[in-house]
Amino acid sequence: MARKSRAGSNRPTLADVASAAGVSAITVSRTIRSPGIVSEKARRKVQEAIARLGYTPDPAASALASRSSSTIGLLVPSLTNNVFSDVLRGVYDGAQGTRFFVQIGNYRYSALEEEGLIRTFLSQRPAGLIVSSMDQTPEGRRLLQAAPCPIVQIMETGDAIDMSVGFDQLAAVRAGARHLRDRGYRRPGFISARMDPRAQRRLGAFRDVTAACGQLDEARILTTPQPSSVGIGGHLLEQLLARAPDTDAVMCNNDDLAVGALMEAARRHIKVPDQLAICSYNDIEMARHMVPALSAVATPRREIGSRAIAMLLDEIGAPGSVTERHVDLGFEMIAREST
Amino acid sequence: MARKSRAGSNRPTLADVASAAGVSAITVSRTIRSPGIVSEKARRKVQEAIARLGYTPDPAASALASRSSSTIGLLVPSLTNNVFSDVLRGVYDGAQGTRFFVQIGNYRYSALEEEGLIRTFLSQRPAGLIVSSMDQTPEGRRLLQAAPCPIVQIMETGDAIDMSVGFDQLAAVRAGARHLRDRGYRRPGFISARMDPRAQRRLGAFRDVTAACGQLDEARILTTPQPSSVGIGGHLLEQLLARAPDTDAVMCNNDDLAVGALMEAARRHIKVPDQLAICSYNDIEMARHMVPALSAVATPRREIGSRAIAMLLDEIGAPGSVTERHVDLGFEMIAREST
DNA sequence: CGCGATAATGACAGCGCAATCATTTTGTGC
DNA sequence: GCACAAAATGATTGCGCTGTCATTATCGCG
Repeated sequence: MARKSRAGSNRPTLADVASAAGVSAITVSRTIRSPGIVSEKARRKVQEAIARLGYTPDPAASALASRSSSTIGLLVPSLTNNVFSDVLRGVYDGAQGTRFFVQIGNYRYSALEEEGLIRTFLSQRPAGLIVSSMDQTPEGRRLLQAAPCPIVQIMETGDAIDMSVGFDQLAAVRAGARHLRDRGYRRPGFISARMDPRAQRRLGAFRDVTAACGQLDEARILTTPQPSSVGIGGHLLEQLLARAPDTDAVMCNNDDLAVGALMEAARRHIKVPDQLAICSYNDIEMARHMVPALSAVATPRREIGSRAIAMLLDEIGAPGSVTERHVDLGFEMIAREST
Repeated sequence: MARKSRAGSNRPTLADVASAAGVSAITVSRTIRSPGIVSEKARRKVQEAIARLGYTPDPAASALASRSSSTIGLLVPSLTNNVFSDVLRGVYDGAQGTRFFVQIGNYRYSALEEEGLIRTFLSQRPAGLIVSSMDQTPEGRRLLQAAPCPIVQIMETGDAIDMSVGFDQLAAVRAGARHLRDRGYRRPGFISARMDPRAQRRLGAFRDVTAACGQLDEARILTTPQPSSVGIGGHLLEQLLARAPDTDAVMCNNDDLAVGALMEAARRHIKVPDQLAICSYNDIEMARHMVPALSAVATPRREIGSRAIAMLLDEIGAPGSVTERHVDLGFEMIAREST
């Protein structure tokens, strides 16, 4: 339990390894970064010396000398939202075992904070960047365009700066809305929290579909700027039913909301799906285990993360080598018991 | 959509700012890092030059020269587990606006992977480290002890290396078990996934309490090495009831499991809490919104994160200044409808 | 006004590695 | 066995910043 002493460490350096192995420093550097161009004999000597001295490279020195760090920046709008924790897992699993570190920046759904983070990340000369939207500020977009590293924009399809991995969010919402219509529901509502630009666009897609079949009723659309949560889902359904008691289906912009709505329905002894259908969005693990099991538009969050990091690593390894630069991973409308 | 050009950037350096401001480089460095010791006049000149040139410091060069980076390492066993996403939020919110970056390492409940990450993180000369347990390998522990930076171990109380923030996990489980007993349940079970050392110890605490009042029955204890999830919670309850159908209460080692158990009970038309009580552990937001609302041992995850980063930043700023080096944040048994 | 004390500033070197280009060694074909 | 190409290795330099210590400006006080 003693306080730590802050003794100066005497870590071995490249030069130490070099003299121990009887080669020059640069040969050591090369055996580490590109073993292929070093002779079998030298490589063995160096590796032996590295192991014996317990050498680990100093990433700061490497970054300074090469003008590029081994950091990969990942910008997300939220750490709470389950959607991004799945993406995160995909990214981390893909970065596992490489020489790259992932550094997360949370811009809390603020484009201004995002711009600041872009600036901060770029000052680190990252090896690559993954950003969670196409909705940067003009300045943020300019910074990304000028960045000397590959960039993957995730979650959506659309006008990407460099590369992108996502799916058509609007088509996904439309699929949910059509599913409700096809199941015979005629008075569908929509609830959403945290109206960031993407949520706004999804609501637009819902309006389009319901308007097209004459079912659009603004009284059934309820949103709040608060962050999404199970509790908020319950509240939103409560308010929706107060305003439009004959609503017979509700499209939820998020799994949290759907679970909250489902619980609120249970509390009010509203039968799901007979009296009220609930359709969820994203389909986190929990959704399928609810009673009744939640129908949902399933989105490939984990795959987005792992594909994004894979593309980035490829492109970092060999710039220009990634030919499929814009990937649409699709989505799936999964009907379960709640509709 | 065009591919990015990889043009060499011509970022301004400290020296550029210095000559633009008519001072020496070191003065610029000081106005950035400790403005207090620079004269008003010089500071204004420098700040003006920084703004005019759009200068941003190069963290790699800084790290190399000062032998300490502005990275704070955060080691967690899982990115999936909601518990850690709350901790993460606390940490990120606390690091917001400082000059430090948080870098997450996920060791996937493997002490060996953790040891590797400790090594990797230390090679970056981090400003500080937050680690999620006291269960390092001997070598991992040695590395931490020798590390030239402050370290906070989180989640538990106990034999910490440098500083710690947590609560008494065993007392927390005992509180849950006693709560069930006090409510009159006599045949309590226990379900747990992912039996890491901490989960093992918590199970031990449950055994202690139930044995003390003659209610211990190993047939009612069910564990699995699989990761925790809502689905697993349902399965575990199913198996538990198959083995010991008269079980009248179940302590769940995690909110996921509790929700899964609750849903499984609903599926089987088992009345909660009349036929079966369910007590959860951690109390994520969702728990209180279930129907029936889940009783839970609430743990201060977010506070652990924010307190840990605060202690770390204090100690980095002024080594030795943190006097309360071992903080117990406590827990709370919250009785709701499910018991 | 002058002395010592303190605050403010600067010169210089070096942190550990990789880019560049020069040099040496090895391999190839006839 | 030789000329040549290709592979392997090395010497030097500098990335951008901060630590150290020396130097200069500023202040308080008798």
